[in-house]
Amino acid sequence: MELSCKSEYALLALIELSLHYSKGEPLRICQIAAEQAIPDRYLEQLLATLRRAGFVKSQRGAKGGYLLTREPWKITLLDVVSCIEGFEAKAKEVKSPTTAEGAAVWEVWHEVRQGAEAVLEKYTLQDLVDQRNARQQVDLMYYI
Amino acid sequence: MELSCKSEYALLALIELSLHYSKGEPLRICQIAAEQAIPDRYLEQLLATLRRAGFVKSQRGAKGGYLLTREPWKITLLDVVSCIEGFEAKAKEVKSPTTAEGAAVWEVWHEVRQGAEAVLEKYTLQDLVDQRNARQQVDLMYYI
DNA sequence: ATTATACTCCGGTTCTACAGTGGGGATTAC
DNA sequence: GTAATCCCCACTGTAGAACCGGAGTATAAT
Repeated sequence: MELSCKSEYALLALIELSLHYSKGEPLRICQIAAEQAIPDRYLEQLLATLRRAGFVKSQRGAKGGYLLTREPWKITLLDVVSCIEGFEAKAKEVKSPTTAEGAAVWEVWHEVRQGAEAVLEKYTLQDLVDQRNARQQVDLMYYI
Repeated sequence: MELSCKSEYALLALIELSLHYSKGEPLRICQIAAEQAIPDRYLEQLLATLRRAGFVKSQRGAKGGYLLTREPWKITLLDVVSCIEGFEAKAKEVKSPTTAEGAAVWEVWHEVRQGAEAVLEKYTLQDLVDQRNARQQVDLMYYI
């Protein structure tokens, strides 16, 4: 379970799309990239992955861009992260330990992974949006 | 928090040392490497790191090898992993999020990390040794 | 139909870290 | 002294992350 910059970019983009979800209008890559300070050509690759996985759909041509295919509260962070970090995560898990010591270590590794997945599964995109709004509320209070 | 092959090798080596801890005799790199199927020249580097961090001490010359400096139940897996995965983990954490969305993601990342650390802190080398022994017991029962 | 927009696919580059290898030197037991 | 063993430095190979560019193509606005 990697928590790389890649996953973070993907999540930020999806949060941005969640914020515009109710409008129903597509959001351009360059808009998302500018808002979240992500290199746009890199974000393009990530959105392509997310599109192939069915999280977003694209609308080509003028006034085009990306849209969420599901409601923000129906996409968990685990969905996104495991999509971005690749399906070969399974292959890594299959490597069977050769020694009794290896098996003991493997069990702990597995527990750590399960814990991480449990946390990521607990939150949806909507939760992050709400958290963001709450944070901005706090910032506003400080401003006053 | 990486759970790479590197950390696994280091843990396996320390478990091996824990098994011989009561004997008080040093264990050679090549013995550990052979037992756990680890490339010996690579293990040497990891043990050097563990030595500099104070988990093991070395005895040079003929009949030399490595010894644990503390009792196996006084070393948690978190101690080992955070030593091996490097101190620059802190540097990665310091990267402050620039947007409200980034802060929301960062909080989740932090929670995942805390969860992983909690699991790793829960177990000591002795726990893994006990787990190994229990597993071998089961294997023995199947054998009979 | 034209045109601008913007996605799609192809490739390449740079950088970093991991994983593993090798040589020469230092230290200690015997 | 000799053999055994650790110590240090440097090196290669591979993989992945992050990023950049360009040519092509689909779509919608006009």
